[in-house]
Amino acid sequence: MAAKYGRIADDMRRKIETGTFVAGEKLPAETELTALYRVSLNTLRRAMDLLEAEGRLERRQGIGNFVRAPRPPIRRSPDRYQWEKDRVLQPEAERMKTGATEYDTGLTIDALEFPAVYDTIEAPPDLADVFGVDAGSRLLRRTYRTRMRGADSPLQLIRSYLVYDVVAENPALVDSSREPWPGGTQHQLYTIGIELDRIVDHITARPPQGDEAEDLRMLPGVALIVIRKVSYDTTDRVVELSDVLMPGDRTELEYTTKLRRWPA
Amino acid sequence: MAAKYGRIADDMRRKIETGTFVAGEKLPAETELTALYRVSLNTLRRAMDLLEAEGRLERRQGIGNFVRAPRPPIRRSPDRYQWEKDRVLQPEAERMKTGATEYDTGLTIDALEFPAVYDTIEAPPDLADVFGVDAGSRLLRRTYRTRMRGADSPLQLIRSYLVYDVVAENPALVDSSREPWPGGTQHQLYTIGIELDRIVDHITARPPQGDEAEDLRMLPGVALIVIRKVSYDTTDRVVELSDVLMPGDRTELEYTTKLRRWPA
DNA sequence: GAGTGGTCTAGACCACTGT
DNA sequence: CAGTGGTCTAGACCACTCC
Repeated sequence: MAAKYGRIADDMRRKIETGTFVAGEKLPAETELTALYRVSLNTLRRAMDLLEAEGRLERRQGIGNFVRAPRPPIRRSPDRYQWEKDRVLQPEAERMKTGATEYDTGLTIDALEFPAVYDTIEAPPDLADVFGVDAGSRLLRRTYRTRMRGADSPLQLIRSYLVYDVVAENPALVDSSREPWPGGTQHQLYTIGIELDRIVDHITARPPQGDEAEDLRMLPGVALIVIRKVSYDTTDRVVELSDVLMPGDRTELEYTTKLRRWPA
Repeated sequence: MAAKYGRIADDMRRKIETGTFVAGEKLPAETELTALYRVSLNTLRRAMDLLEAEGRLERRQGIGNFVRAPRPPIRRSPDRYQWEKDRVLQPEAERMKTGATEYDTGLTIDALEFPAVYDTIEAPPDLADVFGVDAGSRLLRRTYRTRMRGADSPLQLIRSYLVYDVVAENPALVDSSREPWPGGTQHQLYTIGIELDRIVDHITARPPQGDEAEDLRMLPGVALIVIRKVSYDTTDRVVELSDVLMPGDRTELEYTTKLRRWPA
């Protein structure tokens, strides 16, 4: 890395690691740093771009640049899917107690907001293909932003899709005022006679688009982890599809594969 | 996005999608584009930074900027783990036939290179913790770069760690000239009496560091998907840990969770 | 050598925040 | 208002590729 901005980033990275710049503290102003490193503002800011993308730096316009305290990652594992399914058959009082996000975070239901937005869209080709319906068919789209109440660290943005004509059989399912629904999506499907057989997670990573960075309060340059979660019922039909978006620097997914024993 | 560079990126994105700029083709030179958009070079290049991070643009110094043809993602699923385990007990002739990378790609063994590098390191705290050994203990580190021969599209960079004193029981296991080993790591462990019970994948996304972007021929700004794969043997001991690094814009991971049926 | 992208500078002005 | 980060410009020079 012969470029100046790379060397400055290396130096600042070292200063953060050795404690010269303390986590949570404000860095010297950019004009001071240009004097320290004897570079132009432009070059200095390119160095900060790198640190920001690495999640080590947080920039706040009008205030200053801050060393970012490492945040413990939110863990997510597919164990939740079985847990959600088991919960469906429990009495409502039990189902009320906790939602799936608490399962990840250990937080209680009171600590979370669930601002759910329902609307309908015409199925774009990729979704129509997965659901096995014609492109343009009506889909119910539900958008959830789940975050810790009070904290400024949102967890995830979820876009859930259902085939409208299938779920409208129970009018309560297309009514967003019924959120949060005790027992979640699997219980909602249960009310129209659907039992899930398996869930397939397709995981990719990409830069945030449009408002996503804003919605998730992500720093620019941080990657988004996207889980496209496809739920199949016991007749092998795709009944729900969710895109779960999470900031890559605060999320760890965990999947366990149990292996069969060799014959003795 | 009131900023000029954002509007320019929007415009160029549209031109790529509508075919004004054709995939694989060279864009007008940057100096021409500055004239077209009436902005400074600096601003234009910030717009191109965005497109590059989105994987839509490829920059080649001294040649030009190119619209990047979308590449089909490489799929990876944990089905391979059971497949690898089943293969261990097969005769060598059978094990020779294919490796795990072909399992992902459908390519034959002839189409792949496996330049393996072996060395030993002192266990850093995080690895020592996972293996349950003292920090500073000797680990065997094996580095693999697997890529399609001839093509310039590498697939993944793998760093595999084993406890040196455990695997040195079979001297062949610490000798890189024995690569590629028919039957892979699970067969290597089999030679010292180890059978795997389960494998846990920890998935995160982060920007590439150091030489990683270069090694994987990644465009700057593209996120790296990292799988930390931890293998447990039948006595619940961690016997191997691999970090598998893949370019986020060319990789899709797939995990299926089978759910138990409700009682009838 | 001509043409391309990569880096860097000095200076200007704007937008946001807190006093 | 002063201080901070965010954007933009015009111009210079360097590094790489191809002829």
